[in-house]
Amino acid sequence: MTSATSAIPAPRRAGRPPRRVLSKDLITGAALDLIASEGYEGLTMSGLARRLRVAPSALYNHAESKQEVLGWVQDHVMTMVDFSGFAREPWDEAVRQWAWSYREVFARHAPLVPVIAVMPVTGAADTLRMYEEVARGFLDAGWPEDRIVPAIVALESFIYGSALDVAAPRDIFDSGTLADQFPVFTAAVRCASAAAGSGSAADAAFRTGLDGIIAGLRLQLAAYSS
Amino acid sequence: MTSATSAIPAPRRAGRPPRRVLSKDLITGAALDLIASEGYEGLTMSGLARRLRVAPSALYNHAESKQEVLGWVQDHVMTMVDFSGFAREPWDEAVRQWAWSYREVFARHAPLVPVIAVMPVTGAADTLRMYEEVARGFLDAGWPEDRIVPAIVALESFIYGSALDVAAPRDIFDSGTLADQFPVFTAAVRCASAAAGSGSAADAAFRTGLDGIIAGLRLQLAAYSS
DNA sequence: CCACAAAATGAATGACATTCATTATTTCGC
DNA sequence: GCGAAATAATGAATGTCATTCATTTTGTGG
Repeated sequence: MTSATSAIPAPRRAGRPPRRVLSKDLITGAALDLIASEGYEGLTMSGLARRLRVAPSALYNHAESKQEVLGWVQDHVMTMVDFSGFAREPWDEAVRQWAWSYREVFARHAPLVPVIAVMPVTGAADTLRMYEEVARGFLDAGWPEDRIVPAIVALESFIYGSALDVAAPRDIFDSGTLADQFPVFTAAVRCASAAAGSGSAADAAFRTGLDGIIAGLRLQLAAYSS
Repeated sequence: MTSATSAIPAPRRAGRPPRRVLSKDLITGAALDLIASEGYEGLTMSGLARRLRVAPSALYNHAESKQEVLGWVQDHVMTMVDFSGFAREPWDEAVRQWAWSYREVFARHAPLVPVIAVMPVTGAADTLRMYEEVARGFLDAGWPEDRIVPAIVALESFIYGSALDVAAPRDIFDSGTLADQFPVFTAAVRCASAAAGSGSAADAAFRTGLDGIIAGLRLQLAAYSS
């Protein structure tokens, strides 16, 4: 520790385990780097270990499994979601801003979506921080306490589904050779692509659905308030 | 071949390929059986081959990849979705029935959800059949042609997200040891669980969101009609 | 009847995640 | 400070997959 910068890099023969190379934060950071540069297909335990200059097996002293690493990544990705609107806007406008941000973040992390669905938030502090603020926004707006979670879950379900939709290929609705057997749908698809123009079709659908859900929630809130 | 039932189980040395054991339909059927009995973790190319009394490599004469097999499964699963309401109900009621059925089917096939998002419908005849009927229902109800696909996509996004939600563990929102740091959310979760009572929390959220989207779509349709 | 395409075979291959015995380093009780 | 015990790294398996390939067999069309 004292003569740390010595020239000779320790001539160890068999295993050479210097200590404290890894930690939850380092692994999470490396995983995010790896995902940024190689995508989720590139996120392998070997690749992660290589980036950390460490043997793959070393990771298992800190994480139970790859799933757990994914959980850490997910919790960190959550911090990129902007929920600041709940501190200053009316609840419906705050929901709109939050939802667009949420979807944008997870569209860039679509492979996490099925993971989130299965993974409990227990221990995911950043994720809970977001939920706390959103729930507070609803409560302050006069929502009945027992309707808050269903509303959040409904919004999240829509957001996750929409994030997957963003990741879909452009021509997902191309009916190919069967087009003439399904004329109404084929025409509607062509028509929608034309109408979408510059903005993406996924954005149009998201706006449609989000405006709908918020309008519906507004009606519910009014009904409860009376 | 002649003395087939001989005691000695055929002392053939190399390969013995009788013809025409496989086909797309047989493979799809076996895959569905396998999923029904073992779940999606049990759906491996080896397991599929075993069930078909065939070598794993034989499957690759009929399917490009496991992904393609999943595509066949998905198309078949779509046939379980009930969209008959569009032939007899007003569009909004038809949408409600369709959405509940759609979600129920894919909740039982949650691992297909991320697959669908990425897979073009090209060649999936049964899937296209459904879309055709839904699009026709919207058109007959007076929807503008260019708004139909965004509406369908918005509904599907919500349905897929909700299907994932059904597959989530019950205690997904358990904040664990961090509960006291997030009092508002923790209270809301407890409150919602109590209110859900017998019916599942996922059902409550789905109802909330679906009613909202439909209400919102109704408003949009009214706006376009005027 | 024969050549050829289609279809099945078993034996690789190569990616993975994960486990394990071993070894080196800290840390902590004394 | 000293030694035991916990901690963390190592390389070498293991086992499970999907997928490929050369080979062989079987129908079929000319």
